[in-house]
Formats: sequence, structure tokens, C-alpha cells
Amino acid sequence: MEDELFKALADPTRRLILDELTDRDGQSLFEICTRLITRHGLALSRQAVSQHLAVLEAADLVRTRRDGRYKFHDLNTEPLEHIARRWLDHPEDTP
Amino acid sequence: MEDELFKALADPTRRLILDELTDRDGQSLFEICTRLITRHGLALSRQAVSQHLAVLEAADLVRTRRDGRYKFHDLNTEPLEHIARRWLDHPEDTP
DNA sequence: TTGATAGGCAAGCCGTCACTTGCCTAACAT
DNA sequence: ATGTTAGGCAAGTGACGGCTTGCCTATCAA
Repeated sequence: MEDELFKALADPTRRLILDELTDRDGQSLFEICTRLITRHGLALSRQAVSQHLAVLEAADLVRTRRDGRYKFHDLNTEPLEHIARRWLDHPEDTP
Repeated sequence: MEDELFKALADPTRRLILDELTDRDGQSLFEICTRLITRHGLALSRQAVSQHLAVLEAADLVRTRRDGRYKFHDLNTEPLEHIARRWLDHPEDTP
């Protein structure tokens, strides 16, 4: 799980996808593809983006819901919140 | 720089090295090798660890200082502090 | 000086990863 | 029913990453 989280964040395209979902939640695969092209000049195939989304979903950074033939992708920031905590001082833990 | 930071964190062995440096700062290459074996059962070659340390240093997560034939490795947590900030709500930024 | 210790450099191996291509299913519109 | 749109599955390719091996330099002690 932790492994999948860090692996998911290791790829710059996946970080861009997280950016786009931060900007607007609940996008479909095609919307994400379009935004990667228009806003970042990244002309990836649909499958490439789909595979990235699968990696992000495996890391629980993205959650999906289906509606008919659409699949919407929602950002889940919870895994990100304590990502670096183990290496940082936690003054709140040491009273 | 950001790319190197996330790539550095993507490897579980490197995260263990950060753990060991969190536990005790300023270790030499051989000390880190020894701790990886004794505390985690990780029998890596010296060069493998050395290459990991180079990646961590490129990400500015580790800083080094030489003293004679010894090279000491110090943890630098600064890059970790705002690692996930771009995807999280920053209530302190929005008054 | 000799030997031992701490570390560096470079080439090579092998597995994983990002991406493409081709084909397939499901849902909706006409 | 047919065509179109949204998405999925699977195999293949090329590159990168982690690790090893072999050899080399530098520092210190005897």
C-alpha cells in the first residue's frame, strides 16, 4: 500500500493527473486526456492515461464511480496527508 | 528537482535508509550497510547502498560531509515538508 | 613502505515500467 | 438494428532502474 503510493507519485504524468483532478474533481478518462493535451501539451494515448489512472487507483489516490458508460474519477487526498510524517519531527506527538 | 525527490522516495530501500538516518544522523556508508543488514535483513552490496545514497543526495534529502576517509551522511527533511501541499487544501493560504 | 580500510567509477545484467497497438464489450442515439 | 461513444484487456517494445562485479584512489596505522 505504502509502496504503491510512492510508486504512483513517482511518475510526473501521474502527478499532473492529480493536479487536474485537484482543479476539477470527477472527470472522465477522456476529459483527463483532453486536459493533458490542451494544458500541458501531453499527447498520450487513451490507454496510457487509463493505465496511469489504474496505478493511482491502486494507491487509493483516485476513486472511481460509474454512471452508464461514463466512469468518473475522484481525487482522494487522504493518503497524501501523512506521507512524510515518519521522517519529520512530530512536535504534536511529544508533549 | 521535484522529479528527483519523488523518484528518490519511490524505492523502498531508500525509504529505509531515510528511516535509519532519522534514527541516527551522520552515518557512514558502512554503518548504513550494517544497519540495513542487522535491522532489516537487507544484504545489499556496498555499491548498491552507495548508489541509493547518491540518488538521495541528488534529491537533496541527504547531505554529505567528508572527514578524512570517512563520508558522513546527514538527513535533510526540508524537501519533505511540502511534498503533498499542491494537492491538499491549504486553509492557511485562504484567509 | 606495506597493508588495511573507506569510498568511487564504469560496464553489464535483468527486471520493471511507460507506452503503443489491436481488438473487444457496454451504453446510448438515431 | 446500426453506428457511435466511453472504456477495458492483452501482448509487445524500448528504455530506465536497481544491483552486481571488477578495478581503482585516498586515507590512516603498523
